[in-house]
Amino acid sequence: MADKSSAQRTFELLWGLRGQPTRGPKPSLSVEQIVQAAIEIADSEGLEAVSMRKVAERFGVTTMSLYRYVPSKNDLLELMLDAIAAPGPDLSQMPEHWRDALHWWARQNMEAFRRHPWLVQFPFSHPPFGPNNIRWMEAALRAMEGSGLTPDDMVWVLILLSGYVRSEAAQQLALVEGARVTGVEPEEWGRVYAEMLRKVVADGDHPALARIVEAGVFDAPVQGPDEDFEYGLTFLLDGIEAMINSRPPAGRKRSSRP
Amino acid sequence: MADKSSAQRTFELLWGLRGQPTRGPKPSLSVEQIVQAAIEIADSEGLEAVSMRKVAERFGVTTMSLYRYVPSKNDLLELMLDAIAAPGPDLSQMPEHWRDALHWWARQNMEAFRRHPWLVQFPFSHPPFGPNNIRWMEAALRAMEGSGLTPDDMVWVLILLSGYVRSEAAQQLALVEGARVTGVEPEEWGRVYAEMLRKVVADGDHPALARIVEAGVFDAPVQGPDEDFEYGLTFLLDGIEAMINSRPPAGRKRSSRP
DNA sequence: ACGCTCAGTGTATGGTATACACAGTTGTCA
DNA sequence: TGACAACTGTGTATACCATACACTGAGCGT
Repeated sequence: MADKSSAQRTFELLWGLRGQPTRGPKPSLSVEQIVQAAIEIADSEGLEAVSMRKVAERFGVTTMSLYRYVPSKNDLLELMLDAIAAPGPDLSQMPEHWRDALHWWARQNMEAFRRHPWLVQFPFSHPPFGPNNIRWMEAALRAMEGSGLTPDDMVWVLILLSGYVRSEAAQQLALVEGARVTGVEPEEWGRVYAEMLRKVVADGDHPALARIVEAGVFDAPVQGPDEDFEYGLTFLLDGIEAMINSRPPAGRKRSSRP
Repeated sequence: MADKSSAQRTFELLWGLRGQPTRGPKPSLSVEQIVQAAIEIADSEGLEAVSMRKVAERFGVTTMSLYRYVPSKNDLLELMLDAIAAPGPDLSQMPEHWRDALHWWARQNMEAFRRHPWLVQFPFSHPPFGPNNIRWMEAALRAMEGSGLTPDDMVWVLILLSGYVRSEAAQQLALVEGARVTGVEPEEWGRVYAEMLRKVVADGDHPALARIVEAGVFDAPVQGPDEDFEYGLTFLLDGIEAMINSRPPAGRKRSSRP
């Protein structure tokens, strides 16, 4: 995405609005295949390992041939992002009450990050564009329909929760990555970091940090990642509930503008 | 950062533990200069525009000469991350009460993202390593010292707030970026996105989203970015306060482990 | 003054995206 | 049926990227 037209092009690509040709040789590949291959590479080797060459190699085809299917690598990334959101949430599984529904939604969301760790690396540069991601958006909004939240606050909550899930995922992944980089088991990484901090606080200039380190916070995880995630999620949902209860009918005031 | 030794190397580089040589020609550059130049490039052209070549060009020097100062581009990035955190928070400015202090801390944090938008792009892969970032960490922990939070929860709150600030910054930047990509003024971008969604919801498959779009949520921002940031921050601090009040002495239980 | 250490250069390798010209295939229309 | 236009995939070229390695020459410690 670099120029004005590319956003529109990407949008059309995501919604399958690009008419397929009739004349000419039959394509040997398909956009879906290519996107799937790219996702597999990202899953196993990370997002930065996804290159047009590597994808093309999977099909025994030259790099340039991919450009017959996908206008640019950036568009491929956008397609990947929407593909892993397919087919969208199963609304029949979504609980009735807004709180349970949001809880369910956030957990499903987190699952995507677990399945595709490269998501935390993904350079999000705009709100949901593709059909599948928009279905997820729809689900979250539908979850909040009986909650008493204003439309403005619904969107705000959606963004808050999305952000939380991503942060939590990033943090969990940083743990794994930190361990990998130091050549240590993930459970040991905390100890390694604690050891570094112990050296740092030895000079006495970081008394608060020293107390934390001495309390052993970094040496062992408080809980597993799942419990951590749930803990924070409950915290946020409590806040949202309090928000709803404290101001029965009114939400935030919209700033002027008719 | 790819192998075991690199984490240690980076750590030493950050803390200036690499002894300077005495013999040989005088260096014409310094690590500080190089890092500063890289930051300037990132500030004006984005993080991905930072290349060893571009940095070297600023000094009229070959690309490879930089490697006399910095072991790898990755280390340069780490140095940049710590450099923009310099000189650390001014603790004399930090309010007394934990809530005000955390508020102050988060706002300062947000300022860093505003000054250096590439921060949201930064591939964080571990907790704070460098002296300046650790000073910020110390400040946040010190802020919470009289709050009644357990050490575990202090760290948890720190991570929660950091995540929130980053999310908010990312969202604000996505707005600017989305506008740039569609070739439109930032204030208009909401309208452009709303227009896209209007096309999407026309099929009737997204009733909840349709209602939100019709409510005009995307057409005009509810508030400016500052108010939005404060709104969320207050929400989180309220939650933390509630957390403290609801369980006076005890925090989360640590999971077994002696 | 010798020699070692180090700064900066030049070159090379292997990677990236993608622009462009081309060859060969195939559906459609005259 | 034949011609053509549209289309697929290839090959080549450009312009980047990080970084390994061998080298020249500078300057301090002995």
